[in-house]
Amino acid sequence: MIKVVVVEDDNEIREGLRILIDGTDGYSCINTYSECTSMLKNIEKNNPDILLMDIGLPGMNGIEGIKKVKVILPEITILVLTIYEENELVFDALCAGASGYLIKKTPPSKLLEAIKEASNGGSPMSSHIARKVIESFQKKGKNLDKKNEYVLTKREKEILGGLVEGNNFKAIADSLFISVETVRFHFRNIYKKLHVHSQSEAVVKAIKEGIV
Amino acid sequence: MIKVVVVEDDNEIREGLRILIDGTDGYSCINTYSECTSMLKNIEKNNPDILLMDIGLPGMNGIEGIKKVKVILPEITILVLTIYEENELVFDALCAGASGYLIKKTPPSKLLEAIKEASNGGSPMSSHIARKVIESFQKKGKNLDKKNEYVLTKREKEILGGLVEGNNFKAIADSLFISVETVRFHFRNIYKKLHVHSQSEAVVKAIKEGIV
DNA sequence: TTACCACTACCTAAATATAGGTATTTTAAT
DNA sequence: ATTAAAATACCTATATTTAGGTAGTGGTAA
Repeated sequence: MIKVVVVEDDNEIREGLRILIDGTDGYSCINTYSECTSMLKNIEKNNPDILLMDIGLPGMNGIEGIKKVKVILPEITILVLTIYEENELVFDALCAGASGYLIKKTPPSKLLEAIKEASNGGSPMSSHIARKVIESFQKKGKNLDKKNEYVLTKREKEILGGLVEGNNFKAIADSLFISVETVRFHFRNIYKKLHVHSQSEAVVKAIKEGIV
Repeated sequence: MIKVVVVEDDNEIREGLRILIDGTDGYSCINTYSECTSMLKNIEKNNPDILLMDIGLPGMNGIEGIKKVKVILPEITILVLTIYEENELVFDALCAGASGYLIKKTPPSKLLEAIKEASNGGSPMSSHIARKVIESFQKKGKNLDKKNEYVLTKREKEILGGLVEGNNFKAIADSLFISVETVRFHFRNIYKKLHVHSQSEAVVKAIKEGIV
């Protein structure tokens, strides 16, 4: 028995899904919600195998909802419900923790099949989304998607890079053939721009935000 | 017209593919090879849209072949040919630069469809492989595979974790309800174990080696 | 029970980083 | 050609980190 919870704001679609799921052997629709907040309150109690989740929700959007559900139930399998498959949001949803997605206009039999696939450890998705995921995956660690809001100058990036490589101020100065005082000056500006106050914080930010 | 090149050591399968592709309107099989080396010599001249590539090849294996082809023609779309879809190698192939894969026993019509999908920017693959790709993608940067050779104690990991979160010694001490002196003592031991001599180095190592 | 390890803590001393002000030169853009 | 931004550099002062020695306590394994 695959236990499902649905979050979908359109009453017709939501009820349709509930009837489809509950009316099929081997599937059970534990509960349905029209928005995220009440779902988040009950999700632990409901404890479904699969969470079907619309992206375009009023109030908290689906992406945020996915992240929060994952905090409560890290092992849950989330499938995104979407109208158009070529949606950038679908990709964001996968980043946020979804395992696949369903097109709303999918015929019921295929829909149930996709839920079963997901519950067996699969990730139903179109080949176009799969390609985007793969590309992002192949570039992993390069953070090409995240725009650098930190506008460090070329020199500042070099200097920060030196720190990430394990050098102290003197070593950075020597490697760039400048005075330690200059390095210190640059770090003052780097710290201001990154809103940090120590080497450690700067290094963490540099690595996690992909600045270097 | 979709131009295809095939690399497959089994004569029967290779010829079958050639006949199928050449015998279908809109598809053209530029050339076929039974191993990688000769394909690599000619791939630039052949310049296909799609490269169908077996993984289990004699001599240079498919993964290596994919990497080398990508160096020569970075924009080429590579589809992996495999017998069993639940193969770890398929996943490696995707990492190496393949965009999708085909099961050898797939019926001809589906096979041609998959090639067209790939040539249109899609990534044909089973939902099980898609899941693995997604999971790896979601974990990017976490280096869960790399085993910790650094034998920090539980407390030392906590303390190092505090540093990675941007705290200084005093803040770490306060959050763990211990003296700053104790924190300093732990850091001395942590630095010794990690063979580093500063916060920055420790943070870099902690993040890159996945210690925290 | 002895020996070892992890964790706690204090001491001293030296090295390094943080924070501020200021000024000159170089580079890039209007 | 003028301006603005970036890079260079020195100053003072304070805060923090690094490095060493030493020692008591609690738990655990030989």
